[in-house]
Amino acid sequence: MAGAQTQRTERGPGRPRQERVTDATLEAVIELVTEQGVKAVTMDAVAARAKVSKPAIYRRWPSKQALIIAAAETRVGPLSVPDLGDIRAELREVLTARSAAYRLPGTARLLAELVASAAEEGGARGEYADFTDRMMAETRTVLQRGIARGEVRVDVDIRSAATLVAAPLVYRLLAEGELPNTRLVDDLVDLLVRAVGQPAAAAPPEPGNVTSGIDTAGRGNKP
Amino acid sequence: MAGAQTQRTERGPGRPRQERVTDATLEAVIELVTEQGVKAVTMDAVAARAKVSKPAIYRRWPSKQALIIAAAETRVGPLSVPDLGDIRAELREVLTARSAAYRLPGTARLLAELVASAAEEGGARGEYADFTDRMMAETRTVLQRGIARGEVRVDVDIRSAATLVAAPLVYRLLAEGELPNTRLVDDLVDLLVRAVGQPAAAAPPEPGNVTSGIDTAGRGNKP
Amino acid sequence: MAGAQTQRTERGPGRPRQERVTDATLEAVIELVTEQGVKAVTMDAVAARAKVSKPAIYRRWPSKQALIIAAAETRVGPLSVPDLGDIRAELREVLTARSAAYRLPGTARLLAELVASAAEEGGARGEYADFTDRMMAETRTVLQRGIARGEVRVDVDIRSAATLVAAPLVYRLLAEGELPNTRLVDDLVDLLVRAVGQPAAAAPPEPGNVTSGIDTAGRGNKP
Amino acid sequence: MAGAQTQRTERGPGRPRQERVTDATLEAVIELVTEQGVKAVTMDAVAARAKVSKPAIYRRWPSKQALIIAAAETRVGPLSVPDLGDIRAELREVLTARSAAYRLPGTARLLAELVASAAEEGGARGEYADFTDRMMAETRTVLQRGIARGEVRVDVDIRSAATLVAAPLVYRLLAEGELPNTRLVDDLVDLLVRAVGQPAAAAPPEPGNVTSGIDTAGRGNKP
DNA sequence: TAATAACCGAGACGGTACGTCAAGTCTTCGG
DNA sequence: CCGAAGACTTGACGTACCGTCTCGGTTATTA
Repeated sequence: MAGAQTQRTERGPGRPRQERVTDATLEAVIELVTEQGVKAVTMDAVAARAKVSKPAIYRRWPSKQALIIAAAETRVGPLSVPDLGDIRAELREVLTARSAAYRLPGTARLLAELVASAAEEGGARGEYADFTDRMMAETRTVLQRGIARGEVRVDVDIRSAATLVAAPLVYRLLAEGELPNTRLVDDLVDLLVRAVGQPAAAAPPEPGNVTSGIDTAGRGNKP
Repeated sequence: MAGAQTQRTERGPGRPRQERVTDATLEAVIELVTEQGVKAVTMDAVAARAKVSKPAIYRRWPSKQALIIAAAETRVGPLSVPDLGDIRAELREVLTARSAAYRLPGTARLLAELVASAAEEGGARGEYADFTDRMMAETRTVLQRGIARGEVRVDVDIRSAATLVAAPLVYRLLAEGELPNTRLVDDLVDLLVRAVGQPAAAAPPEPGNVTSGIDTAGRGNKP
Repeated sequence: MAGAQTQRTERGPGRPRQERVTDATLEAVIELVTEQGVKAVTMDAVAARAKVSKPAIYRRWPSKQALIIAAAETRVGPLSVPDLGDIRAELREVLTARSAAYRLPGTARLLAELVASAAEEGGARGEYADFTDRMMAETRTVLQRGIARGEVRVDVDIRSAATLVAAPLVYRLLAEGELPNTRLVDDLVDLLVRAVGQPAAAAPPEPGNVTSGIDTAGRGNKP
Repeated sequence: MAGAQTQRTERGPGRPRQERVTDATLEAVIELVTEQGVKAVTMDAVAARAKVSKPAIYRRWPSKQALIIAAAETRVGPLSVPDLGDIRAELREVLTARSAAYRLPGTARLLAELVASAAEEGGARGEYADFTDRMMAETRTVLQRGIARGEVRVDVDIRSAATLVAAPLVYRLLAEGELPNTRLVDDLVDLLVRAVGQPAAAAPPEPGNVTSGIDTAGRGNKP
């Protein structure tokens, strides 16, 4: 996957890499960022925590950024949504799954670190782009199935719409500084279906659709 | 504003702070990030460029992050949209203005740095939240005016909808790594009006609405 | 004396200098060096302690070095030994007086600071030389009186002998890191009288000559 | 030696320290102090000159002071005087050797820095005491040999006498601000032999004993 | 079975930036 | 003009982190 040139399957001569090192390193990154924040994720700290040497880490990932991308991907990796026969159900599925991933402790910091490292020029720009692209593939698939089914208007631009779908949860997490909750997911599903759907198809859906009930506090526009 | 405790108006005893220092410093940050990227924004470099000493900078902002937040705010500060009588026009106004700000060179890097610094606990967390909140106020105002006019459905949650409006441009910039263009703005206006508008009101708008034509390359769902 | 251009007796126009400032500053230097060591003697710290402003200090002494010299001189200033009619008695007087001064708390640090600042080229080199010269004048006088009396050999070089007299106490203090005690003074008086005296005149002196009895621990060549 | 924990002979795991770094650093200190004075001895300057990184220096010596002590010791390290069979010859040997060391350019500044750093409490106090003690050991040996030979009076206190021997050269250098010359050495040898020797043994020695003739200007007590 | 190649832990290394501190100067107000 | 207060420049300090390199030593595949 991203960063780690782990496809060493040909097995040349010499001592093979120990899987333990790879696993312990990624785990250490997650633990550190969760427990002590982004600033604690030092290569030395990771090495010490994972009981691994720094060269062993750099043999696997070419830079700190690449390592963090790899760690992030264990949390918010690509998703595949089965054909549920209904655009609304599939969008809900995507948003619910992503929301759950984002709610895991430490994920916000991991993503923030990612965003920051991607803004630098020299670095892991390409790897980051790949990562993002993989994360949006699922959404594009859902939208395209919707077009095929006739649920989604044909004049909807897939790329723009995919951005509209993927953006809000991340924005809530990183820009607004809050965990995305069920309430937001419900609202978004409704808004997005209306945005991309056929004018007639925006009918009132299932009554009482609160699924996982993480929290629903703060309902209502005017308090 | 964020970071700089600028309310020094009471004038106690002693030599007052020179406004020149504050201004030159912020300007130097913008110039450096624009011309040479985030990595060039060193405190020493800023000081040298602004012809100012490091202690003078640290007297104003407690850390590099706080300085960067302050610099970012000079770029993407709050916005006020006049009542244009039409939700579609007002949304277009908001997105166009934001898009223009994001397209300024260096802004992406500045925002990325902001996001990263906000994820850390000890630091400028509160200042960052304030900053974001101010940036979303404009959108909430537009939506509320839409409700008042009857253009926006009353059951639309303002907060969720505001997130849906504000998120895509930033996401395009930071996550997808591209500048938001006219194409995206046009698509978003259309999608958002359908998302929040009355079912009937989603009528075909003005024919031929490409306004500023920054770039429109890459049209079409399947390239 | 050294450094302070205090001879402002002509009284030009404007507010006259307050004696309080000069005194409090010197006192603050002594207190700080005594209580907290050399490193605590900061111009800001001195100013704060003396309740005086930095410019007021710099109006009196041109540099930190000059201030420290002035402060040191309040401790180990020049000495005048009356004619006691006997070289041994006069040498004892000189060494006892100096020893007492060196034993005051903080003096070692003050002198060390002096030595260090004198080694720098640009600074208060001349003022320091004057200071040292004044301190050795007393010894030269004593030796010359000894020659006049016929107690000291005429072929003794005054300058070399003066160095031999003045050096040991300071060396014990700064190089060996111990306070000079009565024991050392007694031994030195005996050794120095033999060194400069007429061969016959090196007779056994008064029996039981321990004067002030500060401490006499550690007697005997082989412990 | 002082400061550098050089006894790394056991060779633990990890990359061993490069001797080149240690050597080049000490050399750079000497060169800088010689050519440009104490004020030029900046850690950055030393690092640059030695082509070594600052952390590498701080790995060896805990502070700037410790580094300077170590550098000083390469100049004025301990001395061993062979048994010359004569107290006068041995004293001359000690003083001549020390004098030569003190006359090396930069040594005065190095020693001054040493004295200053020793006056501070927290720092390299112990290392400095050791350094001084080693430097005086040679003198104590000479005196003890003199007692054994019967040249030195048995009631002479070795410690006091050693201070009397060691002090004048350093005092001339640091307090009077002049390089010790042959003249001073000659005078001191004569004075010291009389001070510690048997009353009869203070006979006039070799006639015309000016050895190296570095400078002999300023002879004569009354100009 | 030996050689060889790649791995591993430990830690030193160069480089670069950080945030702090002190010296000495300058600027404002008030006496 | 003096004095208090405090901002200012300059320049060095000691620390932290990144990514690399160098040890001694281990583990597998090849010869």
